[in-house]
Amino acid sequence: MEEIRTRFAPSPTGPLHMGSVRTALFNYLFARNNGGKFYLRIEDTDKERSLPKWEKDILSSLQWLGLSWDEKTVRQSDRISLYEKQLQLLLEQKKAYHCFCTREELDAQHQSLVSNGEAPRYLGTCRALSQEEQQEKIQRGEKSVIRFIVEEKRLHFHDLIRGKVEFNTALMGDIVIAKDLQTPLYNFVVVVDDHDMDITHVVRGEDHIPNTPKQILIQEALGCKPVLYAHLPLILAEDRTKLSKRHGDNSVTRFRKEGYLPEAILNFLALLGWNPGTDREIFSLEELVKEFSLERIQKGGAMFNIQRLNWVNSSYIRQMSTPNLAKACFPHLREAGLVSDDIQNMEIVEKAVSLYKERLQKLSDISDLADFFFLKKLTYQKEILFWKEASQDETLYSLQKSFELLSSLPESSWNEEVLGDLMLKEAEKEKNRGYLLWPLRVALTGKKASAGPFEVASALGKELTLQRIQEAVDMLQQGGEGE
RNA sequence: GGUCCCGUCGUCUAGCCUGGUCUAGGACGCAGGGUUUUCAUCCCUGUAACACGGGUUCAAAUCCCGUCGGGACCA
Repeated sequence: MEEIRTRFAPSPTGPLHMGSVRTALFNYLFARNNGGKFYLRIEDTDKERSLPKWEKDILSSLQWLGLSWDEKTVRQSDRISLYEKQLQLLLEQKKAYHCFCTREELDAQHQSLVSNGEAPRYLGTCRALSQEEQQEKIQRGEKSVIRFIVEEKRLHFHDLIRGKVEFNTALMGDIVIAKDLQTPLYNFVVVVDDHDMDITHVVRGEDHIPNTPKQILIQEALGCKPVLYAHLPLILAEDRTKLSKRHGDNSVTRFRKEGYLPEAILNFLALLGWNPGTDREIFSLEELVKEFSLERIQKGGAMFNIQRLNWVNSSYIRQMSTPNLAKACFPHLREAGLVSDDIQNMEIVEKAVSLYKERLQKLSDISDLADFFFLKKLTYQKEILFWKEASQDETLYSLQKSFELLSSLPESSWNEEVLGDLMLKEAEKEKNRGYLLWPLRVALTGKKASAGPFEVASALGKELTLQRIQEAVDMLQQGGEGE
């Protein structure tokens, strides 16, 4: 069987966003599942909107995600002469022509068709112009575009996901394939490139279905080998419309900054519109490659559900080793101003991370959850020190008790187990452990919700632990308000 | 407006092709419970869907037709 070759063809007119990643991923999975090739093509023919910084964003995002592509990246702006040659060919073969109709003429035509209840399309006014007449008008400096002659017929293609899709090309009219010889347009360059790159399967969003008959017609005119199509369901926003900029920032870069793991993003995206037919939810990229098949792709659009992404992400975070997780969290803590690049911080970051591994939905969460590991002084409302209905005096007594007990514990026995035994024994004396344990925990963390007091105390060390308790005691005794 | 695509729990989906095993399964979310000083993890329970109407058939989520609804594209 022939080698399968797919491509991902983004326009560098913005950062790589989640919808595009899903398209890239499915192209990647399909190609790799079949031992084929996966290519990247930068579609930058729109000179105004294409920016180098977006191209950089796309490349680095794909690399970060681990979606590696084969061979050299193709950039359309490098291949203008190739398109020009093909345009020239169509012109010579009279399969395309220069059209000199003005915006006003086109609008008028459109209006009259619509008011007659007909499909709005170009009626082919300039098609009747002879080569000579066309040249003459061009000489005279009349503005023109290049139109492709659309043969009127019923056309259908077999979509690998949807089955037979039909069109009546008579409803299309002759399509514009280039503004001029140096400025080819989307539907044309795609065909030329896919052919030139020997693409066998075009896997793209369902929003491209209407482009497909046009591209098939151009393929036929150019004598290209037909390609197979698979139109993916769209990723939808909360309002069930196509996910786009107006729904906010859905760039890979944003999710990366927030601490979503590449494997989690891919896993989440893969299960949006595809599933292996089993109850399994967590897959590595390699496993996805192994399981993937176009046949199991959904037809309907799938809503981008951040809660589900969070769940997948936290699941991957919990699987990480503590040292790796600490390394991954470090930049986020630095971003929050909690740590400096000092390598000695790593030890304490590891402690923080091992206590909070199960509580992170995304890496950046570490900053809010475990800030007390890094802050010199905690700030919190003194009221949160009070356990349930406990009074200020009771709380003060509780903290002093903790201080007293913990002071007696030698440095060498300062570990979670011993701390637990010691404190629990005391805590059992009360009708509820919370009377002793809650104020202690809050004093150490400055938070209503946190990891347990023994593990926190153990991680903080004796000195800091006692200092924090003392600070809480002082706060209560001064009757002062925490900030 | 025209063309095309789609329609199972709130969300992602299994089942549909090859009708019966579907009083429709799983996951996320949510609610309740257990463990627990709190939060999280973990465990248990619950919640909730075949868009509607007709047809074919002994039998339809599954096949056919229509309606409605949603979306994409073009303008």
